This record gives sequence, structure tokens and C-alpha cells, in this order.
Amino acid sequence: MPITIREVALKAGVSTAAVSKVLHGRGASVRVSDEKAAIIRKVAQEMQYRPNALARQLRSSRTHTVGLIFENLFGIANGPLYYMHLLDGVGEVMFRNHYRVTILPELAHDDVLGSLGDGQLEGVIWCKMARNDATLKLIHECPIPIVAMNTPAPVDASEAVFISCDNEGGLELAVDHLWRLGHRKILFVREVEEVTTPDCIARLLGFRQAMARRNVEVEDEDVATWDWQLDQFVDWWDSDPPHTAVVCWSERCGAQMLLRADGRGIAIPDDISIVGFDSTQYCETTKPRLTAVRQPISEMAAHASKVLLDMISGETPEQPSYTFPCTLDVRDSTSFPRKTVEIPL
Amino acid sequence: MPITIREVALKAGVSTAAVSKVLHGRGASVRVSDEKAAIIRKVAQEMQYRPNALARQLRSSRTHTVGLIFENLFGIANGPLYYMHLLDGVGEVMFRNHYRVTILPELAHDDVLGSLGDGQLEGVIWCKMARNDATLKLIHECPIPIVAMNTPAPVDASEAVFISCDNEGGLELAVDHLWRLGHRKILFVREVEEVTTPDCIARLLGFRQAMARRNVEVEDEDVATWDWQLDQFVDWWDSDPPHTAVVCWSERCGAQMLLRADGRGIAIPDDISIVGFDSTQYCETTKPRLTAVRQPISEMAAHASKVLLDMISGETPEQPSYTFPCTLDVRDSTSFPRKTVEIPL
DNA sequence: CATCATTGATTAACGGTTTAATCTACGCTA
DNA sequence: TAGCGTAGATTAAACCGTTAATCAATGATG
Repeated sequence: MPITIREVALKAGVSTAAVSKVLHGRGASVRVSDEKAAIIRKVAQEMQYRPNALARQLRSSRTHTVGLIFENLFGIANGPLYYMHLLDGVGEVMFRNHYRVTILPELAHDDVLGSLGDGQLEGVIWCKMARNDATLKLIHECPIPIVAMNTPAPVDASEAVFISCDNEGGLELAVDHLWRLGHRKILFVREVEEVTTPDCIARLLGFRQAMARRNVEVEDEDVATWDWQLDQFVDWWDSDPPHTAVVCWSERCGAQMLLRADGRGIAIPDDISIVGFDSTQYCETTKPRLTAVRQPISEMAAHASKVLLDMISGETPEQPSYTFPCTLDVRDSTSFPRKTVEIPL
Repeated sequence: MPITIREVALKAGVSTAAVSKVLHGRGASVRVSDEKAAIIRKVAQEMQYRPNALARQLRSSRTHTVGLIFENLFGIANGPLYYMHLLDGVGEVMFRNHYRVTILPELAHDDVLGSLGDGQLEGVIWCKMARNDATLKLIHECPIPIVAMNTPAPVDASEAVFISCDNEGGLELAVDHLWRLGHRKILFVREVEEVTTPDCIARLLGFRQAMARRNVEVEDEDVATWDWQLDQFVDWWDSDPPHTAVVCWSERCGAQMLLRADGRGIAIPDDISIVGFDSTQYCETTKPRLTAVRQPISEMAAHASKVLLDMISGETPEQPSYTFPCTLDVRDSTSFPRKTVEIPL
């Protein structure tokens, strides 16, 4: 049976208020003399008193805990390294500020609002939130601040803050890099249409924009689909494709492309150049090392955490959304096209 | 201001106990008629009543939350995939049982016992716990059940349950594989001595045992050190080493070896065979794909979670420790030795 | 009319924090 | 020196929202 503040007060010959004041500094109007404070501290130490966090939280209605919602926790072991970077950035800021992080599976319970509004969490970081009527309504009704990561910001003002990377800019970087090398016929590999991760959609859009900027129309044949769940890839390789370069919507997709190329005796980057998205340690150990667009996930997560803490403190965020620029990590999977291509004007 | 159970009771014209009983099924001795129950549910719905989790937890002293202690959260983005698998296994079991998972950095506060004994957590899964007097004392005094993962079990009985993989057996598999291929001079690469991860120590021991079993004495030159923090590797390659195969203590170490070999024009597995430890998706995208000992991390984590939940339920665990067998995933980084070696009897 | 099951309400906890009230001790003034 | 004001020390009691234990009222049954 744990020691309560009452027992400490009894043994020290003071009131519970005095103990609370001395050990936790709460209760402004309570004043305790130095000698009594010393006694209280000594008795608490001797009795191995450990304050009950639940009682304190109930009274003060502050838990110093934030939630972290993963889009999809199940099977995360084979998921992208995104989540490791996320945890890194969030953990660093939160722990430094003495906050705890609780992991929530998306839609853990049918009643998400119940989970977020039960007083246990002071705020939430929501990753890859699906943007539909239900979530917009939820954002509106949620009693605690929300920061959404890798979710495009809605056009109208919203209570939540949205943090994302500049996917379009990232694709411009990728296309620019390939274009300068001389590539003109470029394939974009997207995820299956049923999933529609916001990031993937934005990157496909970015691809189209980047190509349009170079007066190249993106045909149907220039966009392929890869289903990593089924490990199916509409067999683009077999069709003796005209493309000299491939841009993949994710890093794992990029790594898969390398493997498949290798399996078919296609030399990367000599025969075909490949660019991935999300430049992590993963890209360093592929052969050849994968050229990839870098999204500063840890920094984004750290920033999301800071913004969330500010919102918890009652400050209104400076911006409704933040967009982080991408950079390009050029490695060994991209090179000049070997195939002869007709260069348009 | 959130609606309380009192306000619901008032509006519904019943007692708070009745509301509690109907909405949460608590309070065995309270009986409520069906019609009143219907009214209560209706009123609660209308008023958008959301039960306060803190109050419930304080009263029932159950939080349905467990802690997950990472050995080292900072910089985890570039860490091993171990943590992804861990999260996968823990998350699956815990969420299925309606438990939440809170991440704790090891030694978040100087007072670890305070964090674990404050009533917020019902149990803890502690990864790669350092085994010293302090932690043994902590295990003894900790008021909530502990399951330690990837920490060798102490010889004397302990309140905690220890879950690990059979590192020695894993190394026997690796050495056996190489031995059968014809390798006789094998190098083991360990981490720097200052770190002394329990797993690394056990694997080195397993290596020595496996070699001893084959009447090969492990010389000093057969154990090298790799410092992944500084990316330093005592330059074994330069010494024109006699070894034909390398066993690395971790997967990342293995991937590094592949890179370094490639950088020096050494062909893997033709010139040298390399085996890693921890067979994750990581090993699938290296070139060549890395042969590695598989530790069933997700299963171990899932089992740790089940055991912890049982302990929370008051059951005494069947065993004080569980050891999971390893398997070997043979991929493309191991082959017959090309070098001529003298085969001892 | 005593017994009992049913349906509730009432009232303590749970373990801290906070408010308001009390109680000293001290210095100052009439 | 009695009276008074004040600041500091101290505490009893209310409170946070819920659940557990106790208790009362009602109607049916023997």
C-alpha cells in the first residue's frame, strides 16, 4: 500500500497542505517555515513517499502527456523509416520538456473523440491523417490542440496546425536533377489508388507540374503503380519501356525498383536512373546507394512538438500550417542516360 | 467546461451511481431498470458527456496503460530496426487488449522509481536494461510488474521476467553455416568495449563457444571492434587478413561491412562471406542481400506484452525467463571460400 | 405480517491541491 | 500598557469526477 500525503503529514506533525507545498510547490497561499520544510522532506524521504500522479492530474487537470497517432501501427516493423524519425523528433522535444508520449493506434476505439477528450492527453500529434469530413469534424470538436503531420492543410481556417514538407518542390528537385543529366522520358511510380496517402498524391502532382514546366506532357504510360502489400508491380519492365529514369514516390518503392532491376540484369544507373523519396539510412546501404529527395522528418516532428507545446500553453500558433523544404541527396543510382533520347527543344 | 457525471445524473433525474453503472458497468450492487438506463444513455448522448479518464483511474486505480522503456531514444532515427519490430509486437498485443502504451526515455528523471510508482503505469516493458546493482535494486523495489527484453536473466530469482533470444544458439547457426561452406578462419566484429550491450556480449561468447566446439581457438586477431558512432573500424581490411568470413554482431554492422568491402573492390561473397545479426527488411535491400541470424523481435515483444498483461492480472508467470530460438536467413552474402584454406581435422 | 428481491439514492472514499479561515508573533500607536 | 493592525505560519475543509459500500423504499411472496 503506497504512502499517501496524509500519512506523511501525520508523521511530520503538519497538515497535508504543508507537505504539498514543500514537496511540490503548489498552493500559493500556503507558507511553511524552513525548519518544518526540512522535517517534511526528511519524513517523506524516510517513508519513501511517492506522490500519486493520478490524484495530482485529476486535481490540476494537467497530465503532461501528449498523444502520438500513427496512421498504421500494425505491421510497422516492415514499414518506412519515417516512423523512427518521427519518434526521434517528437521524443527529443517532449522529453526535454518533461512531457510523456503515448502511442495511439488510429481509430483505436470507435469513439476517437472519447479518447482525445477524456482528459488524459493535453495535445495530439496526428500523422498522415486522412482528410475527410469525419476528421474535419473531429478537428473542430476536439477539446485538445491537434498538430497534423504530413496532411495537406485545408483551405479554410482550421483549429489544427498542419505540418508537411514541400512535396511538389521535392519533385521539382528530383526532376530537375534528372533533366540536367539529360533524361527526358521519366516514369513516376505511385502507390495503389485505393490507398491515396496525401503525400503520394502531392508528389504525383509535383511530378506533373515539374514535367509541365518543361513542356512535357505526362502520358498514362509515364505513371506506374506499385502495390507493396502484394508486392505487385504492373510489369513495366517487360514492356521495353522508353523511359530512361524513374522517380519513386517512396524510399521503399525505390529500393524495390533497384532489386527488380538487379534481378533482370538491368544496370543502375547505367541503363536506368532511379530516384526515391525520403532519404534515410536505408538509402545508404542499397547497391547502388539510392539518390533520394530528403524530407526533414525529425525536424518536422520536433517543430510539430514545439508548436503543440505552445498551443497547450495557450498561445495561438503563428501560422496555421508550416511547409518544410526538401533537399536532394544525390547518391549513386542516377547518372546520364545511356539510351539515345531525342531531346525536345 | 466538460460535462460531469453529476450533471448527467441531475438532468436525467437519477443518481450518479446509476449513470456510472449504465455507462460503464461499474458498481456491482447498483441495479438500474431498463427504462431508466435508456433515459440515462439518451441524456448522456444529448449532453455529449465524456467520462473523465483521470477520475476513473484515480478511483479504480487502474489506468490501462503500460510503459515502454527504450534503451536509447535519442538518435533512434539512425538506430536499428529493432525498435520498429518492438513497437509492432507490443502495439499489437496491447491495443488488442485495450491498453495504451507510453514511451519513456530511460532515466527520464533521476527518480525512475518515482516515474514507475506514481500510479500511472500498470506495468513496464524495459528494453536492453543494463544489468547492474542499481537496476537490480530497482526491480526489487518497483511496485509494478516489469518485463525486461534483451537483458540476460539474473541467476537468482527475480520479480521481473526476462525475455531474450538465444544469442549463443544464433551464433552457432551462423558459424555452422559458414563452417559447412568450408570457412575455417572467421572474424567476429563486436561493438566498442565501452558500450557492452548484453546482446553483443552474449554473441561474442556464442562465437567463442561455436568455434571451440570445432576445436578452433579464437585468437585476438579474430575479434575486431566497430564503433558505429564514430564510424571507426580498426582497419582490419588493410592487414591482408587471413579470414575468409566475417560474423557481425548486428545488422547495421553487417551492412557497413558490405559497404566497406565494396569501397575496396572486395567481392562479397566471392572474396569474403559476411553474416549479420537481426534479419530485417534492411537485409533485403543491401547488395548482396545480407545473410543474417533472425531474432524474432516482434514475437518476443508480443510475448513480453502477454506475459506483462498476465502479471498485471495478478497471475504469477510460468517461467522467470523466456528464451526464443534464432533462425538463419541465408541470403547472398555468404558462399564457399575462394581463398585456399587449410582444413584442420 | 415477516421475508425477500428489486431498484434506487445517499454517502464515503480515491489522493492530492487549493481556498478560506485561524492563529501567532511582532511592531506600532494612543 | 492595552489595543490594534499586519504579515507570516498553519490548518480544516472543500474540491476534482468517478466508483464502491451502505442504506432506504417499494412491492411481491409465504
